[in-house]
Parts: sequence; C-alpha cells; structure tokens
Amino acid sequence: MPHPANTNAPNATDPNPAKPRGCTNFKLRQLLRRVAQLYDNELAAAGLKTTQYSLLSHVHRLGPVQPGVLAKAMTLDASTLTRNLKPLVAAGWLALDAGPDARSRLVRITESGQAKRAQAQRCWRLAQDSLNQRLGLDQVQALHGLIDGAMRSLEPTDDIA
Amino acid sequence: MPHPANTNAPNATDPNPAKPRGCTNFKLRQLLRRVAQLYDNELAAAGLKTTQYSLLSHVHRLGPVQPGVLAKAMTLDASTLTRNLKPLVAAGWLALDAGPDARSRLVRITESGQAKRAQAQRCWRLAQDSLNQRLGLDQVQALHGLIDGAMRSLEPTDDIA
DNA sequence: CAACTTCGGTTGCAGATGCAACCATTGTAG
DNA sequence: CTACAATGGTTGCATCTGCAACCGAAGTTG
Repeated sequence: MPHPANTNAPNATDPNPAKPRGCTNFKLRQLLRRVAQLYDNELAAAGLKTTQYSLLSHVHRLGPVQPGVLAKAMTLDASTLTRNLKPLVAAGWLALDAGPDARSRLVRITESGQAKRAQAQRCWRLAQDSLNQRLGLDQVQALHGLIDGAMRSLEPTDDIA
Repeated sequence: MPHPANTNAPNATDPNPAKPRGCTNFKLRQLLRRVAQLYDNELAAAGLKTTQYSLLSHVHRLGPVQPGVLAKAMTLDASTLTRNLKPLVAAGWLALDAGPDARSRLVRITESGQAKRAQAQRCWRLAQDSLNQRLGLDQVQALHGLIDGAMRSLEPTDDIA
C-alpha cells in the first residue's frame, strides 16, 4: 500500500520505468516553498514578493493588457489576479485604465512601476544565479524542460460540452 | 536583457548547457497550480484539499508527533502548520494532545481521521494515476528525481551564526 | 425592441503561506 | 535561587489561491 509521501527510492526489482513513488503534488509544493523562500529573500531588498515581481514583469512584457488575458498568460485564476493587482495598484506601480469595452479594463505599468521592476530584476537575477549555482545549470535546465513539457501536457482541454 | 518569464527555447548557438531562460520560481508556481487543480478535483470527492490530505497523511505516518517535528518533515513554517491543523482538528480528523513537555504538544490522527484518510487515498490514487498517464511515467519519474535532488541541494544550511 | 445568452470582472467564502513578534516553559549561569 | 538564554508554539499582519455566485455590459434571437 502506497504511502503518498516523500519516499522515492527506485525499486530495483521493477522492470521499465519504476512507478513513481510519492505524491507529485506534495513534492512540487515542498520544492516551491524552498525555492520561493530563496527568491523572496533577494526580492525583499526591493520590497516585493516574488509573486508581485512576476506580475509586474508580465504587465511590463504584455503592455497594457486586459486582466483576463493576463490571467491566462500567467495561469492564474481571474479572481486571484484581481486581488493580486490591488497592492501593486495601491503602491502606484500598476494602473487600471478603462478598456475598449465598457466592461473590460486595461492593466498598465506606471513610471515608478518601471523603476521598481528594474530594481527588482536585479534582485531576481541574484536569486536565479544563486539557484543556478546551488542546483547546477544542467539540473535547472532539465527542470525547466520537464516543467515546460508538463505544462503542455496539462493544458486544460477546453471541453466546450 | 533577460525578461524572466516563460520563454525557455534552448539557444542552439550556445555552448555547454545553455543558461536557463525564465524564472524557475514562476515556472514552478505555474506548474503547481495546474497540478494542484488536478489533485484537488479528485480529492473534492472526499471533501479535502490536497494540503489537508498531505497533512492527514503525514500525521498518519509519523504517528503522534510534535508540531515542530511535523513542520520540519513537511518543510512547512511552524506557524503555517498551526493554522493548517485547525480545520482538520475542527472536523475531528486530527487531535491535539498534551506533549511530554508542558510547552509542547502531540498531533494525533483520530478514528474518523483514519477513515477519511483511507477514503482520500483512493482519490489521491486516481489523481496520481491520471497525472502519470498525462505526463508519462518516465516524465513523472524524472521530475521526482529532479525535485528530490533540488530539495537536497536547497537544504537550509542551519548556520548557527 | 424584448428575452436570453455570453463575456469580462469582482466579491464572498475558505484556506495556505511565511515573517516578525510574542508568550510560557525550560534550561543555564552566576 | 535568580537573572538570562533557548525552546516550542501561537498570534498579528499581509498576501496568495481558487471556486461559486454574482453583476453589468454586449451580443443574439425572435
């Protein structure tokens, strides 16, 4: 009986790729906690959380963008995005303009948002470099590859039924 | 200038392992969201969140255990654990006994907790199998391997000042 | 044009997460 | 024994997260 926790010893008596041990979800969560902590430590110097930096970064890249589009791009629930915008708008780094449509809106990065983002990017770079060093470039590379593949495999099949 | 977002196209003009593109932290977060959703969908049948199932599972495995120990085992902040216990204790699946020490405590799984856990495990199995199928056993296996390695590499060096 | 559906976002609800500060208990010096 | 430090947990604060329900605007149909 499988106890869905940490153990992941490859069973030698197994033919082919051994059935994975442990809970992928839990493992991911666990790792994210460690990784996030590393990034947050650096980004704290800029007064940002990693999530906030991601958001700032994406708005920067995607230009004035509708919340819905942004949420999809970030694989975020729309409602989550709505709330995550709040602190950044309050800080004056992002702004919400009226969209083309009376119901839609446009998220935009402000001047000070640009500055903050640039500052934060330097912190991010430190964190990423630190991670690269601690894990090794090849491991990080491999991890990214697996994640990208998994993201594709888990793309929601918009079953319009 | 690197824009720490999604792109991860391996640059062919690069010697050695190409420097990883994108933000590992963001990628992990993104993937976790997708994966968690998959698990949560199944576990909803048991009325549990994945986090709660993990907690239930760990208490089951680690027997009556001090919160601090449990938190370490799960790579959770102690304060987070305190709060995460609440709903499970309220539901009667976990119980807090007095520890050997007047300041410490012991977390214990109850009868109904056992039952709930068993039920939830079946849901978990479905989710894990589904994931295994969608990603492929080898990919999941590889992912677990990378995660385990990363967890080891990121072990906090308890620098005792 | 009226009734219905779809679209784009927001709010209520519930929980997850971590850091800093705090409190009570225990251990340690002096 | 008495200050002082270390230990084990909890609370305040802020944020992140998603689902279900909701609201107003826009598009569709008759």
